[in-house]
Amino acid sequence: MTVAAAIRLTTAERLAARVGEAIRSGELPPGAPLREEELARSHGVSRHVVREVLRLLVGESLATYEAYKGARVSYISAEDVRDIFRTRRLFELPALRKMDREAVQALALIHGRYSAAVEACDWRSAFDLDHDFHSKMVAAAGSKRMLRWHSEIFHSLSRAHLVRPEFEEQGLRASVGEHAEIVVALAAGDLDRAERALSAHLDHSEALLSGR
Amino acid sequence: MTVAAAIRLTTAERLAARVGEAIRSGELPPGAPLREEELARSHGVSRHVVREVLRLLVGESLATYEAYKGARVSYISAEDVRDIFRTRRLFELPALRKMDREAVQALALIHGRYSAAVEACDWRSAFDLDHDFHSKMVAAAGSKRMLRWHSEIFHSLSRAHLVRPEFEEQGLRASVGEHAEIVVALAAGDLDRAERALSAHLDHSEALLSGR
DNA sequence: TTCACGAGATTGTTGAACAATTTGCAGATA
DNA sequence: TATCTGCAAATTGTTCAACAATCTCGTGAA
Repeated sequence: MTVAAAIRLTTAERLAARVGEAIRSGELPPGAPLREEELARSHGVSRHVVREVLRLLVGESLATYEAYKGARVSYISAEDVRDIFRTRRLFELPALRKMDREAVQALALIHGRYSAAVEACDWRSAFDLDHDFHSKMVAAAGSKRMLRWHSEIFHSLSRAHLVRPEFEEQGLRASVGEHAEIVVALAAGDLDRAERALSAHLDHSEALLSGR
Repeated sequence: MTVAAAIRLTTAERLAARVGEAIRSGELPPGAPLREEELARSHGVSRHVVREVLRLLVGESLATYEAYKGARVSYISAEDVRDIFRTRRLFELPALRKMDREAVQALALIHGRYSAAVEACDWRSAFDLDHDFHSKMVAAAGSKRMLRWHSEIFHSLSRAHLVRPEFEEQGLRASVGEHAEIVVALAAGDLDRAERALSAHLDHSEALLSGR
């Protein structure tokens, strides 16, 4: 009787995780070509494995593909940013109203750590905690698909950040206060105020990222 | 100056489309193993191509994958059905309110063809038109991501249908009247009534598909 | 300037081979 | 009987080498 399901991964899956991380972190910027031979050589695997990796990355929307032209790190346009925020509003605003006491407490905890990360200018951690903060809300809606999609588009915003790096710090700093408002309103049980605060926060973030 | 972008596809992409269609149609039922050697032989391609096909299918959520165990046609559980309808409500209900006059007319047209298909007991066309009907609504929200996801989950419901084939005809028949109510309310500009009708329609569909 | 045309780069695909892992079954064990 | 063990077969994971198909881009011709 196997106690824990062994999480075996193929080389392709492991490499896809690594390259995906490089894309998220900005090491591989939007538009960068993902050449088969190059990736194969640099990671010591065969081209076949790399081709599978590329298909996996496309499946995660981290890359785009065109026959005989290969894959590139997918690019986030201003229209994509609008699209993403439209979707985030749909996912997050109704979910906010479904958070129970326990979820709100967890949210407050995350906010504390987020605030500390920003204080320490640890932008990488701050971004991850920002993700956790908004994920916690979406999770209350109880749909694993929505949670997965929300995570996907949230991370794709980090690629938009890269296009305007000067706004990342600014946005993360401003979010501290805005997140606090949401937490306070939720803790007070004032759902309408919480919704207004979240809505304003999303408007603000979108404005920053879409370049007004 | 190229007028139309040539839509070149690789063998893997073409085969993925074929196998995907076989999955949607039920020819390959949920849970069916997708064996590399078998697919390679039966379609006259190499295993490498098949492996890419499988990654593509997983990317479309049509198959699941496990290292050293291979791919299977993905299975839709009752919980998945609930999850999907939760998401459909979120996508469709707010979108309904954003439909303009033109969109409503298009919806009415689709409904006419849907009604005819059901009358003719052409269940395949009816299912596709049912999809078009609901897609038309989601399209009004103006998000290409939402539209793509909606399409993905809608089609995955057809696999749930397969598990309870006796309900597919029943559901499609009942939908004729329910769709009509929505169209009539929209045409009359009564958004609240349209929303109630759509909500009831989704409740009804979910009940049928989740087996209650 | 614009166009055609190659040569080189890159992707698409195959086949054979072998390693790694799972699966199912036959026999051993308690 | 029940279950455990271990091995053979089936299946997936990966590499290598080769060649076909397509794109890219610079060069020379019209």
